[in-house]
Amino acid sequence: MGRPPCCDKVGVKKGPWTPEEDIILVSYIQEHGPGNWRSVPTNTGLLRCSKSCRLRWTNYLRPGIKRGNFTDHEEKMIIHLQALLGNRWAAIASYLPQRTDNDIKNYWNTHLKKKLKKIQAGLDGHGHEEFRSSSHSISKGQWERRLQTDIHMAKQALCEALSLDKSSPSPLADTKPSDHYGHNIDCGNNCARPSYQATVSSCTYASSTENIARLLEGWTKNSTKAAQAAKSSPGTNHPTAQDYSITNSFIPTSGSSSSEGATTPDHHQGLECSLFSFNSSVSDASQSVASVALDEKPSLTADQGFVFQDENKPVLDQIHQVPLTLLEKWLFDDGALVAPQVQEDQLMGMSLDEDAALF
DNA sequence: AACCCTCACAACCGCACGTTA
DNA sequence: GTAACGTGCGGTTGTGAGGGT
Repeated sequence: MGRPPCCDKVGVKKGPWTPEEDIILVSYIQEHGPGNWRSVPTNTGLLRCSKSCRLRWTNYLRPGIKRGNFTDHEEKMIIHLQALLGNRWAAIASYLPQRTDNDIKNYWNTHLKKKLKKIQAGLDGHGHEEFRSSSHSISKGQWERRLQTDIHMAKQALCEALSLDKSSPSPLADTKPSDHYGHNIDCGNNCARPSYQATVSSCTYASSTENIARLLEGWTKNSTKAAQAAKSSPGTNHPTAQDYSITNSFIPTSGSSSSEGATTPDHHQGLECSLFSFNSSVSDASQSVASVALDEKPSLTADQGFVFQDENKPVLDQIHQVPLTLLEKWLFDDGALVAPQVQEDQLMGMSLDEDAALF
């Protein structure tokens, strides 16, 4: 049979994405939703292959992605989960809201591997067998089953919690972690809900805007340098500040009503604002973008119909928008927990009890 | 200041596999 | 059953930043 390549190798741009490309991509996805990646390059004019677009979206532009340093708790979780699940980064990522599998993989390869090696070297012959996955007293399969049970229990708890508020369609049950396309998938037992993708819009992409704002922020930090460098070497990857005098139609203004956004699919068309006008002050502009996105967030609640559409890890990411759910506690609380304590104890205690003390 | 080296990270590639029409 | 499309993953590469000489 043989699958054709996802794109022609000719005329396809490679390398780092520019903020401009990001904006185009996000703008397109905001309008059409994620999926049908093959048509994305054609429809957007992006000189990127479909896979690259998908990757860019899933790993960096998708709403709810957290970047930057991993917390100790995240680190522990990754170490535990890696020991339990092996290099199944997507599975591991589903336990770490806001982190992508690629991010986790990179972090593992660059940081944790070395860290564990050091630790292992230090502990060599001292009985810390838990760092050697092959030496687990219980097979990985057993742990996986146990994990699955835990997940199932957590999902049930989540569904129960959500079912208490049926009047406000929650995004949490829209999808399961492995679903990237907003398909309805039950989160355990009978808690499938209609997809609210059509109603997502401003809020969803406000988060994307955050991502882009962060990107821009990072970029603008170097923009002075870059601009200077551009003078000497025009072939730079980064566009000049003038290139970003872009009027955006997908980013809501800070004053826009989130509930309105959630109920009016096309509301974004009325939310035009020039957020990337770098003409006067590049960094100021990007900061204002960030502040718009960030300022808006607290006003978004599940009760208002806010839908944090994350087609990749919706359950966990979207949970993050609901204050203190069981699962959220389970996943994030380093301290004392109530019922979900058991879950975390089981997870964190799975044959790796002692390593936590090492970090 | 210039050069070299290392490191971290973003991005890409290729393959296997799952899903869907 | 098959083709098209998408996901997941391991491995790799390219590049910029930072540190040392």
